[in-house]
Amino acid sequence: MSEQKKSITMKDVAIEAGVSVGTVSRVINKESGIKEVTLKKVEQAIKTLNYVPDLYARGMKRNRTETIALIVPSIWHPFFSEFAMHVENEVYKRQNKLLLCSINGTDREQDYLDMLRHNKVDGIVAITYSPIENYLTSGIPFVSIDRMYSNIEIACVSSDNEAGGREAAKQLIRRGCKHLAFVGGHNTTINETKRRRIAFENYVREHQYPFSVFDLDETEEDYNVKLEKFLSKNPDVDGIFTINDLFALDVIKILQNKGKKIPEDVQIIGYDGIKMAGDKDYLLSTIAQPLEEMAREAVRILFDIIDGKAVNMQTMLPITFIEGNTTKFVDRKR
Amino acid sequence: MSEQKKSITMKDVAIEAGVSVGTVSRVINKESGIKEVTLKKVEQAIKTLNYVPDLYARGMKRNRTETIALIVPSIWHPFFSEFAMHVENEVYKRQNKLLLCSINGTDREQDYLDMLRHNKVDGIVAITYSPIENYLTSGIPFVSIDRMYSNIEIACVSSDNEAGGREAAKQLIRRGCKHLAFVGGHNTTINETKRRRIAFENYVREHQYPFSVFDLDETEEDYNVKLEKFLSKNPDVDGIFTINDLFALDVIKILQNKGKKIPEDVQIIGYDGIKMAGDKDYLLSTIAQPLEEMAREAVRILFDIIDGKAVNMQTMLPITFIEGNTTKFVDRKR
DNA sequence: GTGAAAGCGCTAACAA
DNA sequence: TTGTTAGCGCTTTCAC
Repeated sequence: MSEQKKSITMKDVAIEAGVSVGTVSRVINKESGIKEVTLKKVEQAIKTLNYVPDLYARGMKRNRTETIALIVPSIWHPFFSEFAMHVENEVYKRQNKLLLCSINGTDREQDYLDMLRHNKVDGIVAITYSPIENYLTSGIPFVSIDRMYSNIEIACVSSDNEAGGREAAKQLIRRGCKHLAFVGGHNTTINETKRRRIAFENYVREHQYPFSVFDLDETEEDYNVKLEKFLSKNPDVDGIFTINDLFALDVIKILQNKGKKIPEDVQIIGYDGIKMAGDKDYLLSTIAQPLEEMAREAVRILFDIIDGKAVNMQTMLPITFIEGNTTKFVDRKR
Repeated sequence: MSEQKKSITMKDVAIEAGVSVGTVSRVINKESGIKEVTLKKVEQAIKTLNYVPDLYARGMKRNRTETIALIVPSIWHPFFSEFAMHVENEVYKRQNKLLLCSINGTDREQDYLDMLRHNKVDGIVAITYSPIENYLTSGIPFVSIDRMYSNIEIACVSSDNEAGGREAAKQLIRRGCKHLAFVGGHNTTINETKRRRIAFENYVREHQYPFSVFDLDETEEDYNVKLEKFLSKNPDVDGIFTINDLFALDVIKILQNKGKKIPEDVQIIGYDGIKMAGDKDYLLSTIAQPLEEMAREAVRILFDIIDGKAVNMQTMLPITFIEGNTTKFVDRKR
């Protein structure tokens, strides 16, 4: 293995071009007031030596790494990976890089936050359900998704979870559902997604329909087994709203195994609007979050914070109901 | 916005502890031969000041950033996001960070490779179908997935694509399929995934079954429309192997719309073994890649290269056939 | 317009 | 065992 340690530095370029390092630096940074000939010489030298500046060395002076971190619970989950894609796009547009921090079920928040302090990332976009605020001491620019922080002043971007829950209820009822249920995964920490359930439930109760809930801790074992029991015990449920699309797919699978017809016997609405659910066999009816816009807003706000501008602490983006084929205007017998 | 630029440095710690920066550095790096009292003093100072070392400043001396880059075509795709998750896990274990470079359809390879040179990442894991080798001048440690490079000596990790293609053919035939087809997305550059089709086709032809292919350029418009036409024109196809799981889901959807029963009328085998396809409604029969192991190997090899060890240039991991419910031993009339 | 030099936060070689 | 100091590659005064 040839250890080709030494890379081309600014000094090399300076020598090659017969100028000082200061001048090279000025060229790199496109400063004005450089004589045409000098510019040419330096550019030529850069080209012949195939020189690239070391951004971290620069960062040491400028106190900027041009790196943004994205914290997600698990990158394999389609909602998060789609979100990551959009964040990456935005970050890329601004010539920054994206550090991916996927918690992956293990307890990495603390570790990652430390790492990020070490590496002086310029800012963090986080979508996490852990009580991260305890760790968040550093005053680093931070934007959270779907998670309000009560104590600290932290910018938050989310979809209108309340409207989403309400809309789901409205649509199911309008389509003739008589017994509604919510299926979700509980989380210990408070977060905005809980509003989905609350708004849904409120609407249903206001309109005096029977209502059932299945809302276990996500980490609980035998989740699917318990879910199946729940569905068996509530055979007359004919309209289900799930906390997200993946849960909806689970529910569909279980109901199919029971021989239920969807949407004839049971109608289902998910939440998120992930690609997978829209493109593939069952076109899931869902409350779609404006994922791309959320990413765009989050990154925009983050950079505003980095640049010292004032920002809205709370940004809420509108949801839309997308009708797939798990809902339908049907005639109910009863 | 309070600009709290100045962060705690080693010098501050040194002063606080009443020692020199050299000593602090030694403590940070857990060198041996430090007097107990000094150690205590320094550790105390670090704690009271809440000091964290700047890894990039360190990197300037050590020529290491402890950062690995992962290049994928698009992070939203479940195969890549699952792979990313596993790579992230491995990188995290080694206390390194992961820079995510998702090409996202646009033409970013060149840009990213430049960025990575700028930022001196310690190594790159890439799963890309572009002719990246042209850009790859820097001699940076590099491991590619599913992509052999002819000219350059580059380490490659892949699943046994040939065995996979063959296995798919074998399983379909064993289950009574009489007319086989391959459905895939073409890519301009040569890559290992092509072997899937070739091995599949060879096996089918050897056994003298009728065979049809649909293998358009992925970027082609109206892909699904054309795919549908293909399936309409070949109504007697009863066994399909697709280049990956997502294509299989597309095929299923189209066939369902045509009123075909799966697996009774048509059997389908995908490739990859993504979570989504396994967990959800249709349990897709598929040739599963050992994704986690591939990630583990790739990262292991990468770090071996970084550490200057000799490595295998070609690592091929075994695939396994997983039977979902899109295949079945059925009695065929004809 | 451009060069010289100080210094960003750290490590490592050399002294003491 | 610890302190001192020279850089790592860059930016940025301050002179010229």
